Amino acid sequence: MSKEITSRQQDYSQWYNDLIIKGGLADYSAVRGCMVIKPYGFALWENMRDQLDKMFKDTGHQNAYFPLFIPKSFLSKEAAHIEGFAKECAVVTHYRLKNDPNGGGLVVDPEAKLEEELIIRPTSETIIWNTYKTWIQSYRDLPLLINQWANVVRWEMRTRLFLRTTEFLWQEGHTAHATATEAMAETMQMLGIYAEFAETFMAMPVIKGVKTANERFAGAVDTFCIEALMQDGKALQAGTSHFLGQNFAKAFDVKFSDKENKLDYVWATSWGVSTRLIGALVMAHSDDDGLVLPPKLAPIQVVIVPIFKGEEQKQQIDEKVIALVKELKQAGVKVKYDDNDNNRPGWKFAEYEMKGVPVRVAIGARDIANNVVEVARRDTKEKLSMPINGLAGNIIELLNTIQNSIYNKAAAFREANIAEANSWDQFLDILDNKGGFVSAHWDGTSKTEDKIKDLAKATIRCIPLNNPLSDGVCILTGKPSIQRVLFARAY
RNA sequence: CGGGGCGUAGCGUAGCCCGGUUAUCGCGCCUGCUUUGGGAGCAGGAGGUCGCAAGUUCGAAUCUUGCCGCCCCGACCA
Repeated sequence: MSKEITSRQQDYSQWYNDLIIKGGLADYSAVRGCMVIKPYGFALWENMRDQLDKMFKDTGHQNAYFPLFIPKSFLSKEAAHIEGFAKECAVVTHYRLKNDPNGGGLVVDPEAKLEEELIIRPTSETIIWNTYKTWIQSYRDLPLLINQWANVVRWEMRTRLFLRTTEFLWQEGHTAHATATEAMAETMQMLGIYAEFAETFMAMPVIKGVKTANERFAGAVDTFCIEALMQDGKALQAGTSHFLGQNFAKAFDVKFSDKENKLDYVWATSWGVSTRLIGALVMAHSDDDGLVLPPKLAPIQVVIVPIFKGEEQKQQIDEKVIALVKELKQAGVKVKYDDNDNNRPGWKFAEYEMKGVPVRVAIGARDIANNVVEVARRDTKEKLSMPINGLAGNIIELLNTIQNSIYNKAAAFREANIAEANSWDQFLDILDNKGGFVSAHWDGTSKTEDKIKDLAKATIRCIPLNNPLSDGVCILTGKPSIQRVLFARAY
Protein backbone atom coordinates (compact mmCIF):
# COMPACT_ATOMS: atom_id res chain seq x y z
CA MET A 1 0.00 0.00 0.00
CA SER A 2 1.32 3.44 -0.91
CA LYS A 3 2.67 5.95 1.59
CA GLU A 4 -0.08 8.34 0.65
CA ILE A 5 -2.79 5.86 1.58
CA THR A 6 -1.03 4.97 4.81
CA SER A 7 -0.84 8.61 5.80
CA ARG A 8 -4.49 9.15 4.88
CA GLN A 9 -5.33 6.22 7.17
CA GLN A 10 -3.27 7.75 9.96
CA ASP A 11 -5.00 11.11 9.64
CA TYR A 12 -8.36 9.42 9.69
CA SER A 13 -7.47 7.40 12.79
CA GLN A 14 -6.35 10.56 14.51
CA TRP A 15 -9.60 12.27 13.57
CA TYR A 16 -11.62 9.33 14.83
CA ASN A 17 -9.79 9.04 18.15
CA ASP A 18 -10.06 12.79 18.75
CA LEU A 19 -13.80 12.73 18.12
CA ILE A 20 -14.30 10.07 20.74
CA ILE A 21 -12.02 11.56 23.35
CA LYS A 22 -12.95 15.21 22.88
CA GLY A 23 -16.60 14.29 22.47
CA GLY A 24 -16.47 12.72 25.92
CA LEU A 25 -17.55 9.23 24.86
CA ALA A 26 -14.60 7.19 26.07
CA ASP A 27 -10.95 7.11 27.08
CA TYR A 28 -8.08 4.69 26.85
CA SER A 29 -7.81 2.62 29.99
CA ALA A 30 -4.99 1.24 32.06
CA VAL A 31 -5.60 -2.16 30.49
CA ARG A 32 -4.22 -2.64 27.03
CA GLY A 33 -6.91 -2.89 24.40
CA CYS A 34 -9.72 -1.98 26.77
CA MET A 35 -11.42 1.37 27.10
CA VAL A 36 -13.35 3.31 29.68
CA ILE A 37 -16.79 4.29 28.44
CA LYS A 38 -17.54 7.63 30.05
CA PRO A 39 -20.98 8.67 31.28
CA TYR A 40 -21.83 10.51 28.07
CA GLY A 41 -20.79 7.57 25.91
CA PHE A 42 -22.62 5.16 28.14
CA ALA A 43 -25.79 7.25 28.01
CA LEU A 44 -25.60 6.96 24.23
CA TRP A 45 -25.19 3.19 24.54
CA GLU A 46 -28.14 3.02 26.94
CA ASN A 47 -30.34 4.81 24.43
CA MET A 48 -29.32 2.36 21.72
CA ARG A 49 -29.74 -0.57 24.06
CA ASP A 50 -33.19 0.50 25.27
CA GLN A 51 -34.47 0.90 21.73
CA LEU A 52 -33.09 -2.45 20.58
CA ASP A 53 -34.39 -4.15 23.70
CA LYS A 54 -37.86 -2.82 22.98
CA MET A 55 -37.69 -4.13 19.42
CA PHE A 56 -36.58 -7.57 20.66
CA LYS A 57 -39.38 -7.75 23.20
CA ASP A 58 -41.94 -6.59 20.64
CA THR A 59 -41.00 -9.66 18.60
CA GLY A 60 -41.47 -12.05 21.51
CA HIS A 61 -37.94 -12.32 22.91
CA GLN A 62 -37.02 -12.45 26.59
CA ASN A 63 -33.84 -11.47 28.36
CA ALA A 64 -31.79 -13.88 30.46
CA TYR A 65 -28.22 -14.09 31.68
CA PHE A 66 -25.61 -16.80 31.35
CA PRO A 67 -22.20 -17.11 33.03
CA LEU A 68 -19.13 -15.16 32.00
CA PHE A 69 -16.99 -18.30 32.27
CA ILE A 70 -17.14 -21.19 29.86
CA PRO A 71 -15.51 -24.55 30.68
CA LYS A 72 -12.84 -25.21 28.09
CA SER A 73 -14.43 -28.51 27.08
CA PHE A 74 -17.65 -26.73 26.03
CA LEU A 75 -15.86 -24.60 23.52
CA SER A 76 -14.33 -27.56 21.77
CA LYS A 77 -17.63 -29.34 21.07
CA GLU A 78 -18.34 -27.58 17.81
CA ALA A 79 -15.37 -27.99 15.50
CA ALA A 80 -15.72 -24.87 13.36
CA HIS A 81 -16.54 -22.78 16.42
CA ILE A 82 -13.34 -23.63 18.30
CA GLU A 83 -11.39 -23.14 15.10
CA GLY A 84 -12.71 -19.59 14.83
CA PHE A 85 -12.29 -18.49 18.42
CA ALA A 86 -9.44 -20.49 19.97
CA LYS A 87 -6.72 -18.03 19.07
CA GLU A 88 -8.33 -15.06 20.79
CA CYS A 89 -9.48 -16.45 24.12
CA ALA A 90 -8.59 -15.22 27.59
CA VAL A 91 -8.22 -18.18 29.93
CA VAL A 92 -8.63 -18.42 33.69
CA THR A 93 -6.27 -21.01 35.11
CA HIS A 94 -6.15 -20.22 38.86
CA TYR A 95 -8.51 -19.02 41.54
CA ARG A 96 -6.22 -17.62 44.23
CA LEU A 97 -3.32 -15.29 44.84
CA LYS A 98 -0.89 -15.29 47.73
CA ASN A 99 1.94 -13.20 49.09
CA ASP A 100 5.21 -13.94 47.36
CA PRO A 101 7.36 -15.85 49.90
CA ASN A 102 10.39 -14.08 48.38
CA GLY A 103 8.76 -10.68 48.87
CA GLY A 104 7.59 -8.54 45.99
CA GLY A 105 3.85 -8.61 46.39
CA LEU A 106 1.20 -10.98 45.17
CA VAL A 107 1.78 -14.06 43.03
CA VAL A 108 -0.53 -16.71 41.63
CA ASP A 109 -0.81 -19.54 44.10
CA PRO A 110 0.34 -22.63 42.16
CA GLU A 111 -1.74 -24.83 44.44
CA ALA A 112 -4.90 -23.06 43.32
CA LYS A 113 -4.84 -24.36 39.79
CA LEU A 114 -8.25 -25.10 38.28
CA GLU A 115 -8.87 -28.69 37.25
CA GLU A 116 -10.48 -27.43 34.07
CA GLU A 117 -9.56 -24.02 32.72
CA LEU A 118 -12.34 -21.50 32.23
CA ILE A 119 -12.60 -19.41 29.09
CA ILE A 120 -13.88 -15.88 29.41
CA ARG A 121 -16.70 -15.94 26.87
CA PRO A 122 -15.87 -14.64 23.42
CA THR A 123 -19.54 -15.44 22.61
CA SER A 124 -21.99 -17.62 24.48
CA GLU A 125 -23.29 -20.24 22.05
CA THR A 126 -21.64 -23.10 23.87
CA ILE A 127 -22.68 -22.37 27.42
CA ILE A 128 -26.17 -21.45 26.26
CA TRP A 129 -26.63 -24.62 24.22
CA ASN A 130 -25.35 -26.67 27.10
CA THR A 131 -28.19 -25.10 29.10
CA TYR A 132 -30.80 -25.41 26.34
CA LYS A 133 -30.27 -29.15 26.43
CA THR A 134 -32.00 -29.18 29.79
CA TRP A 135 -34.71 -26.71 28.78
CA ILE A 136 -35.92 -28.39 25.61
CA GLN A 137 -37.67 -31.74 25.39
CA SER A 138 -40.81 -31.18 23.36
CA TYR A 139 -41.99 -29.09 20.44
CA ARG A 140 -44.07 -27.37 23.12
CA ASP A 141 -40.82 -25.87 24.50
CA LEU A 142 -40.18 -24.24 21.14
CA PRO A 143 -39.52 -21.70 19.92
CA LEU A 144 -37.15 -20.59 22.65
CA LEU A 145 -36.39 -16.91 22.10
CA ILE A 146 -33.70 -15.60 24.44
CA ASN A 147 -31.47 -12.56 24.40
CA GLN A 148 -28.75 -11.51 26.78
CA TRP A 149 -27.00 -8.20 27.33
CA ALA A 150 -23.44 -8.96 28.30
CA ASN A 151 -19.77 -8.27 27.99
CA VAL A 152 -17.45 -10.52 26.01
CA VAL A 153 -13.69 -10.73 25.59
CA ARG A 154 -11.78 -11.36 22.39
CA TRP A 155 -8.03 -11.06 22.60
CA GLU A 156 -7.43 -9.35 19.27
CA MET A 157 -3.91 -8.43 18.27
CA ARG A 158 -4.82 -4.87 17.50
CA THR A 159 -7.59 -2.80 18.97
CA ARG A 160 -9.39 0.41 18.15
CA LEU A 161 -11.76 2.47 20.32
CA PHE A 162 -15.29 1.05 20.04
CA LEU A 163 -14.58 -0.78 16.77
CA ARG A 164 -12.45 -3.52 18.20
CA THR A 165 -11.74 -3.50 21.92
CA THR A 166 -10.55 -6.49 23.91
CA GLU A 167 -13.63 -6.39 26.09
CA PHE A 168 -16.85 -5.08 24.63
CA LEU A 169 -20.52 -4.81 25.48
CA TRP A 170 -23.12 -6.38 23.28
CA GLN A 171 -26.36 -8.25 23.04
CA GLU A 172 -26.52 -11.80 21.79
CA GLY A 173 -29.76 -13.50 20.89
CA HIS A 174 -29.90 -17.29 20.88
CA THR A 175 -33.03 -18.99 19.64
CA ALA A 176 -34.14 -22.57 19.13
CA HIS A 177 -36.83 -23.69 16.69
CA ALA A 178 -38.65 -26.81 15.55
CA THR A 179 -38.00 -26.32 11.85
CA ALA A 180 -35.35 -24.94 9.55
CA THR A 181 -37.92 -22.66 7.95
CA GLU A 182 -38.83 -21.13 11.27
CA ALA A 183 -35.20 -20.64 12.25
CA MET A 184 -34.43 -19.02 8.93
CA ALA A 185 -37.43 -16.72 9.33
CA GLU A 186 -36.10 -15.71 12.75
CA THR A 187 -32.65 -15.07 11.29
CA MET A 188 -34.14 -12.78 8.66
CA GLN A 189 -36.47 -11.08 11.12
CA MET A 190 -33.57 -10.10 13.35
CA LEU A 191 -31.51 -8.92 10.40
CA GLY A 192 -34.47 -6.74 9.52
CA ILE A 193 -34.62 -5.33 13.03
CA TYR A 194 -30.95 -4.44 12.92
CA ALA A 195 -31.36 -2.74 9.56
CA GLU A 196 -34.38 -0.83 10.79
CA PHE A 197 -32.53 0.25 13.92
CA ALA A 198 -29.49 1.39 11.95
CA GLU A 199 -31.51 3.35 9.44
CA THR A 200 -34.32 4.75 11.58
CA PHE A 201 -32.44 5.47 14.79
CA MET A 202 -28.78 5.73 13.85
CA ALA A 203 -29.65 7.49 10.57
CA MET A 204 -27.13 5.18 8.95
CA PRO A 205 -28.06 3.41 5.72
CA VAL A 206 -27.02 -0.24 5.58
CA ILE A 207 -26.92 -3.00 3.03
CA LYS A 208 -28.43 -6.30 4.05
CA GLY A 209 -26.71 -9.32 2.67
CA VAL A 210 -25.28 -12.75 3.19
CA LYS A 211 -21.63 -13.50 3.90
CA THR A 212 -19.52 -15.78 1.77
CA ALA A 213 -18.10 -18.95 3.32
CA ASN A 214 -14.84 -17.15 4.13
CA GLU A 215 -16.53 -14.50 6.23
CA ARG A 216 -19.08 -16.75 7.86
CA PHE A 217 -19.42 -17.00 11.65
CA ALA A 218 -17.58 -19.94 13.13
CA GLY A 219 -20.24 -22.63 13.47
CA ALA A 220 -22.95 -21.07 11.32
CA VAL A 221 -24.58 -22.46 8.20
CA ASP A 222 -25.22 -18.95 6.92
CA THR A 223 -24.26 -15.53 8.23
CA PHE A 224 -26.32 -12.50 7.31
CA CYS A 225 -25.12 -9.00 8.00
CA ILE A 226 -25.76 -5.32 7.70
CA GLU A 227 -22.88 -3.43 6.14
CA ALA A 228 -22.41 0.31 6.50
CA LEU A 229 -20.06 2.70 4.75
CA MET A 230 -17.84 5.03 6.75
CA GLN A 231 -16.77 8.50 5.62
CA ASP A 232 -13.24 7.34 4.77
CA GLY A 233 -14.68 4.88 2.27
CA LYS A 234 -14.17 1.78 4.37
CA ALA A 235 -16.98 -0.64 5.11
CA LEU A 236 -18.06 -1.69 8.57
CA GLN A 237 -19.99 -4.78 9.56
CA ALA A 238 -22.56 -3.30 11.90
CA GLY A 239 -24.52 -6.38 12.90
CA THR A 240 -24.86 -10.06 12.17
CA SER A 241 -27.63 -12.64 12.28
CA HIS A 242 -26.69 -16.29 11.91
CA PHE A 243 -28.63 -19.32 10.78
CA LEU A 244 -26.88 -22.03 12.74
CA GLY A 245 -28.77 -25.00 11.31
CA GLN A 246 -28.52 -27.98 13.65
CA ASN A 247 -24.79 -27.56 14.26
CA PHE A 248 -24.99 -26.55 17.91
CA ALA A 249 -27.95 -28.81 18.63
CA LYS A 250 -25.87 -31.75 17.41
CA ALA A 251 -22.75 -30.64 19.28
CA PHE A 252 -24.71 -30.31 22.53
CA ASP A 253 -27.24 -33.06 21.84
CA VAL A 254 -30.35 -30.91 22.01
CA LYS A 255 -33.29 -32.95 20.68
CA PHE A 256 -37.02 -32.48 20.88
CA SER A 257 -40.09 -34.68 20.27
CA ASP A 258 -42.39 -33.40 17.58
CA LYS A 259 -46.16 -33.91 17.39
CA GLU A 260 -45.67 -37.39 15.91
CA ASN A 261 -43.28 -38.19 18.80
CA LYS A 262 -40.32 -38.28 16.42
CA LEU A 263 -36.99 -37.08 17.86
CA ASP A 264 -35.06 -34.44 15.98
CA TYR A 265 -32.36 -31.90 16.65
CA VAL A 266 -33.58 -28.34 17.07
CA TRP A 267 -32.75 -25.55 14.64
CA ALA A 268 -30.89 -22.50 15.91
CA THR A 269 -30.09 -18.86 15.29
CA SER A 270 -27.86 -16.33 16.97
CA TRP A 271 -27.58 -12.62 16.35
CA GLY A 272 -25.71 -9.71 17.86
CA VAL A 273 -24.75 -6.09 17.80
CA SER A 274 -22.18 -4.44 20.01
CA THR A 275 -20.72 -1.15 21.19
CA ARG A 276 -19.08 -1.18 17.76
CA LEU A 277 -22.30 0.56 16.69
CA ILE A 278 -21.07 3.63 18.56
CA GLY A 279 -17.94 3.60 16.43
CA ALA A 280 -20.14 3.34 13.37
CA LEU A 281 -22.23 6.27 14.51
CA VAL A 282 -19.14 8.38 15.10
CA MET A 283 -17.68 7.64 11.68
CA ALA A 284 -20.91 7.89 9.76
CA HIS A 285 -21.90 11.45 10.65
CA SER A 286 -19.18 13.42 12.42
CA ASP A 287 -17.27 16.38 10.99
CA ASP A 288 -14.12 18.29 11.91
CA ASP A 289 -15.94 20.17 14.66
CA GLY A 290 -16.85 17.01 16.50
CA LEU A 291 -19.55 14.43 16.82
CA VAL A 292 -22.89 14.68 15.03
CA LEU A 293 -25.40 12.50 16.83
CA PRO A 294 -28.83 11.58 15.46
CA PRO A 295 -31.60 13.20 17.55
CA LYS A 296 -33.28 9.85 18.17
CA LEU A 297 -30.26 8.55 20.09
CA ALA A 298 -28.52 11.68 21.40
CA PRO A 299 -28.18 11.68 25.21
CA ILE A 300 -28.85 15.42 25.08
CA GLN A 301 -31.15 16.43 22.23
CA VAL A 302 -31.41 20.12 23.03
CA VAL A 303 -29.06 22.28 25.06
CA ILE A 304 -30.09 25.72 26.19
CA VAL A 305 -27.38 28.30 26.82
CA PRO A 306 -28.28 31.51 28.64
CA ILE A 307 -26.40 34.70 27.86
CA PHE A 308 -26.69 37.31 30.55
CA LYS A 309 -25.15 40.14 32.50
CA GLY A 310 -26.13 40.19 36.13
CA GLU A 311 -28.79 38.48 38.22
CA GLU A 312 -31.68 40.51 36.88
CA GLN A 313 -31.17 39.36 33.29
CA LYS A 314 -30.56 35.80 34.48
CA GLN A 315 -33.91 35.78 36.24
CA GLN A 316 -35.70 37.03 33.13
CA ILE A 317 -34.05 34.28 31.10
CA ASP A 318 -34.72 31.60 33.69
CA GLU A 319 -38.39 32.44 33.60
CA LYS A 320 -38.62 31.82 29.84
CA VAL A 321 -36.32 28.80 29.90
CA ILE A 322 -38.03 27.00 32.74
CA ALA A 323 -41.30 27.11 30.87
CA LEU A 324 -39.62 25.89 27.68
CA VAL A 325 -37.79 23.07 29.47
CA LYS A 326 -41.02 21.94 31.07
CA GLU A 327 -42.82 21.88 27.76
CA LEU A 328 -40.01 20.00 26.01
CA LYS A 329 -39.71 17.45 28.79
CA GLN A 330 -43.42 16.80 28.69
CA ALA A 331 -43.03 16.06 25.00
CA GLY A 332 -40.26 13.58 25.85
CA VAL A 333 -37.37 15.71 24.63
CA LYS A 334 -34.05 15.27 26.43
CA VAL A 335 -33.14 18.86 27.21
CA LYS A 336 -30.34 20.35 29.24
CA TYR A 337 -30.32 23.89 30.56
CA ASP A 338 -26.65 24.72 31.04
CA ASP A 339 -26.68 27.77 33.28
CA ASN A 340 -23.37 26.86 34.86
CA ASP A 341 -21.73 30.25 35.37
CA ASN A 342 -18.19 28.85 35.35
CA ASN A 343 -18.07 28.59 31.58
CA ARG A 344 -18.90 31.35 29.18
CA PRO A 345 -21.28 30.97 26.23
CA GLY A 346 -18.57 30.57 23.59
CA TRP A 347 -17.00 27.76 25.57
CA LYS A 348 -20.35 26.02 25.84
CA PHE A 349 -21.06 26.40 22.13
CA ALA A 350 -17.83 24.65 21.25
CA GLU A 351 -18.26 22.01 23.93
CA TYR A 352 -21.73 20.90 22.85
CA GLU A 353 -20.69 20.90 19.22
CA MET A 354 -17.92 18.43 20.04
CA LYS A 355 -20.47 16.34 21.90
CA GLY A 356 -22.76 16.33 18.91
CA VAL A 357 -25.86 17.78 20.57
CA PRO A 358 -28.32 18.19 17.67
CA VAL A 359 -29.94 21.49 18.66
CA ARG A 360 -28.61 24.42 20.66
CA VAL A 361 -30.80 27.25 21.87
CA ALA A 362 -29.14 30.50 22.92
CA ILE A 363 -31.18 33.05 24.78
CA GLY A 364 -30.14 36.49 26.03
CA ALA A 365 -31.64 39.82 27.04
CA ARG A 366 -31.61 40.95 23.44
CA ASP A 367 -33.70 37.92 22.42
CA ILE A 368 -36.18 38.38 25.21
CA ALA A 369 -36.71 41.97 24.15
CA ASN A 370 -37.59 40.70 20.66
CA ASN A 371 -39.44 37.66 21.97
CA VAL A 372 -37.16 35.28 20.00
CA VAL A 373 -34.28 32.84 20.59
CA GLU A 374 -31.33 31.74 18.48
CA VAL A 375 -31.58 28.11 17.45
CA ALA A 376 -28.51 26.41 15.96
CA ARG A 377 -28.49 22.98 14.34
CA ARG A 378 -25.39 20.87 14.75
CA ASP A 379 -25.52 19.03 11.45
CA THR A 380 -25.51 22.07 9.14
CA LYS A 381 -24.21 24.70 11.61
CA GLU A 382 -27.16 26.80 10.50
CA LYS A 383 -28.50 29.43 12.92
CA LEU A 384 -32.17 30.34 12.95
CA SER A 385 -34.13 32.93 14.84
CA MET A 386 -37.33 31.46 16.26
CA PRO A 387 -40.17 33.14 18.15
CA ILE A 388 -40.55 32.11 21.77
CA ASN A 389 -44.23 31.46 21.16
CA GLY A 390 -44.61 27.91 19.93
CA LEU A 391 -40.91 27.24 20.35
CA ALA A 392 -41.17 23.73 21.78
CA GLY A 393 -43.18 22.54 18.79
CA ASN A 394 -40.73 24.07 16.34
CA ILE A 395 -37.79 22.48 18.11
CA ILE A 396 -39.42 19.06 18.01
CA GLU A 397 -40.03 19.50 14.32
CA LEU A 398 -36.43 20.57 13.84
CA LEU A 399 -35.20 17.41 15.62
CA ASN A 400 -37.12 15.33 13.11
CA THR A 401 -35.75 17.39 10.24
CA ILE A 402 -32.21 16.83 11.48
CA GLN A 403 -32.77 13.11 11.88
CA ASN A 404 -33.94 12.86 8.27
CA SER A 405 -31.34 15.24 7.00
CA ILE A 406 -28.34 13.32 8.35
CA TYR A 407 -29.81 10.08 7.08
CA ASN A 408 -30.21 11.57 3.62
CA LYS A 409 -26.69 12.92 3.70
CA ALA A 410 -25.27 9.54 4.66
CA ALA A 411 -27.43 7.80 2.06
CA ALA A 412 -26.29 10.19 -0.66
CA PHE A 413 -22.69 9.59 0.36
CA ARG A 414 -23.16 5.86 0.14
CA GLU A 415 -24.88 6.04 -3.24
CA ALA A 416 -22.00 8.13 -4.51
CA ASN A 417 -19.60 5.50 -3.25
CA ILE A 418 -20.92 2.33 -4.78
CA ALA A 419 -19.19 1.76 -8.07
CA GLU A 420 -19.09 -1.07 -10.55
CA ALA A 421 -15.72 -2.44 -11.60
CA ASN A 422 -15.32 -4.45 -14.76
CA SER A 423 -11.57 -4.96 -14.84
CA TRP A 424 -8.90 -5.67 -12.26
CA ASP A 425 -7.19 -2.32 -12.87
CA GLN A 426 -10.43 -0.46 -12.45
CA PHE A 427 -11.11 -2.46 -9.29
CA LEU A 428 -7.78 -1.43 -7.75
CA ASP A 429 -8.14 2.15 -8.93
CA ILE A 430 -11.50 2.55 -7.20
CA LEU A 431 -10.25 0.98 -3.97
CA ASP A 432 -7.08 3.08 -3.87
CA ASN A 433 -8.46 6.42 -4.96
CA LYS A 434 -12.15 6.54 -4.28
CA GLY A 435 -12.95 3.90 -1.68
CA GLY A 436 -16.44 2.70 -0.97
CA PHE A 437 -18.21 -0.42 -2.12
CA VAL A 438 -17.16 -1.97 -5.39
CA SER A 439 -19.71 -4.12 -7.15
CA ALA A 440 -17.91 -6.73 -9.21
CA HIS A 441 -18.17 -10.22 -10.58
CA TRP A 442 -16.53 -13.05 -8.70
CA ASP A 443 -16.17 -16.68 -9.68
CA GLY A 444 -17.70 -17.93 -6.41
CA THR A 445 -14.63 -19.70 -5.00
CA SER A 446 -12.98 -19.12 -1.63
CA LYS A 447 -9.61 -19.40 -3.29
CA THR A 448 -10.25 -16.43 -5.52
CA GLU A 449 -11.68 -14.46 -2.62
CA ASP A 450 -8.52 -15.10 -0.61
CA LYS A 451 -6.35 -14.05 -3.48
CA ILE A 452 -8.28 -10.81 -3.95
CA LYS A 453 -7.95 -10.10 -0.25
CA ASP A 454 -4.24 -10.69 -0.48
CA LEU A 455 -3.72 -8.56 -3.57
CA ALA A 456 -6.20 -5.73 -2.98
CA LYS A 457 -6.79 -5.80 0.81
CA ALA A 458 -10.47 -5.94 -0.01
CA THR A 459 -12.99 -8.52 1.11
CA ILE A 460 -16.44 -9.46 -0.04
CA ARG A 461 -18.61 -7.57 2.41
CA CYS A 462 -21.73 -9.39 1.37
CA ILE A 463 -23.90 -10.68 -1.39
CA PRO A 464 -26.86 -8.31 -1.11
CA LEU A 465 -30.27 -9.85 -0.47
CA ASN A 466 -32.37 -10.08 -3.65
CA ASN A 467 -29.19 -9.56 -5.62
CA PRO A 468 -30.01 -9.51 -9.34
CA LEU A 469 -28.40 -12.27 -11.37
CA SER A 470 -26.25 -11.12 -14.24
CA ASP A 471 -23.78 -13.01 -16.36
CA GLY A 472 -20.22 -11.80 -16.34
CA VAL A 473 -16.64 -12.82 -15.71
CA CYS A 474 -14.69 -12.79 -12.47
CA ILE A 475 -12.73 -9.60 -11.85
CA LEU A 476 -9.58 -11.58 -11.06
CA THR A 477 -9.73 -14.95 -12.78
CA GLY A 478 -11.96 -14.20 -15.78
CA LYS A 479 -14.00 -17.30 -15.00
CA PRO A 480 -17.78 -17.15 -15.48
CA SER A 481 -19.85 -15.45 -12.79
CA ILE A 482 -23.60 -15.28 -12.26
CA GLN A 483 -23.79 -12.14 -10.12
CA ARG A 484 -21.97 -9.12 -8.85
CA VAL A 485 -20.99 -9.04 -5.16
CA LEU A 486 -19.96 -6.13 -2.95
CA PHE A 487 -16.28 -5.72 -2.19
CA ALA A 488 -14.68 -3.11 0.08
CA ARG A 489 -11.78 -2.46 2.34
CA ALA A 490 -13.21 -2.87 5.81
CA TYR A 491 -12.71 -2.28 9.49
C1' C B 1 5.58 -10.45 15.88
C1' G B 2 7.74 -6.79 11.96
C1' G B 3 7.97 -1.26 10.35
C1' G B 4 7.32 3.95 11.91
C1' G B 5 6.51 7.64 15.77
C1' C B 6 6.61 8.78 20.86
C1' G B 7 7.27 8.85 26.55
C1' U B 8 9.13 15.86 30.41
C1' A B 9 2.97 18.61 35.94
C1' G B 10 -4.08 16.54 35.01
C1' C B 11 -3.62 17.43 29.29
C1' G B 12 -0.63 19.23 25.17
C1' U B 13 4.47 20.53 24.63
C1' A B 14 9.96 23.22 24.25
C1' G B 15 14.73 21.81 25.57
C1' C B 16 18.03 16.54 23.58
C1' C B 17 21.73 16.86 17.82
C1' C B 18 26.32 20.07 20.58
C1' G B 19 25.85 17.48 28.83
C1' G B 20 26.62 22.87 32.80
C1' U B 21 22.66 27.91 37.48
C1' U B 22 16.43 27.23 39.97
C1' A B 23 13.57 22.28 33.40
C1' U B 24 10.19 25.99 28.81
C1' C B 25 5.58 27.48 27.20
C1' G B 26 0.20 26.92 26.56
C1' C B 27 -4.36 24.81 28.44
C1' G B 28 -6.45 23.21 32.88
C1' C B 29 -6.46 23.79 38.50
C1' C B 30 -6.65 27.28 43.28
C1' U B 31 -7.58 32.73 45.23
C1' G B 32 -9.40 37.59 44.03
C1' C B 33 -11.51 41.31 40.96
C1' U B 34 -13.54 42.50 36.28
C1' U B 35 -16.36 39.73 32.63
C1' U B 36 -20.39 36.70 29.70
C1' G B 37 -23.94 36.94 21.76
C1' G B 38 -18.21 31.71 19.40
C1' G B 39 -13.39 28.16 23.73
C1' A B 40 -12.61 35.70 28.61
C1' G B 41 -8.89 39.49 30.85
C1' C B 42 -5.66 40.98 34.69
C1' A B 43 -3.03 39.88 39.23
C1' G B 44 -1.26 36.29 42.54
C1' G B 45 -0.54 30.91 43.55
C1' A B 46 -0.11 25.42 43.73
C1' G B 47 1.53 21.39 40.98
C1' G B 48 7.67 17.58 38.44
C1' U B 49 10.48 9.99 40.42
C1' C B 50 12.12 14.49 32.83
C1' G B 51 8.86 6.17 31.54
C1' C B 52 12.30 2.48 34.50
C1' A B 53 17.26 0.60 35.42
C1' A B 54 22.33 0.47 34.82
C1' G B 55 26.61 2.83 32.66
C1' U B 56 29.97 7.13 31.03
C1' U B 57 31.08 11.90 33.55
C1' C B 58 33.16 16.55 38.43
C1' G B 59 28.07 17.06 36.48
C1' A B 60 22.78 13.52 32.62
C1' A B 61 16.02 15.44 30.59
C1' U B 62 20.35 15.65 27.09
C1' C B 63 25.37 10.62 25.62
C1' U B 64 25.55 4.71 25.81
C1' U B 65 23.15 -0.02 26.82
C1' G B 66 19.08 -2.80 28.43
C1' C B 67 14.04 -2.95 29.77
C1' C B 68 8.87 -1.16 30.10
C1' G B 69 4.72 1.33 28.08
C1' C B 70 1.67 3.99 24.47
C1' C B 71 -0.04 5.53 19.46
C1' C B 72 -0.08 4.60 14.10
C1' C B 73 0.76 1.10 9.77
C1' G B 74 0.95 -4.20 8.69
C1' A B 75 0.14 -9.39 10.19
C1' C B 76 -4.64 -10.89 12.94
C1' C B 77 -9.98 -9.93 13.24
C1' A B 78 -18.13 -13.19 13.01
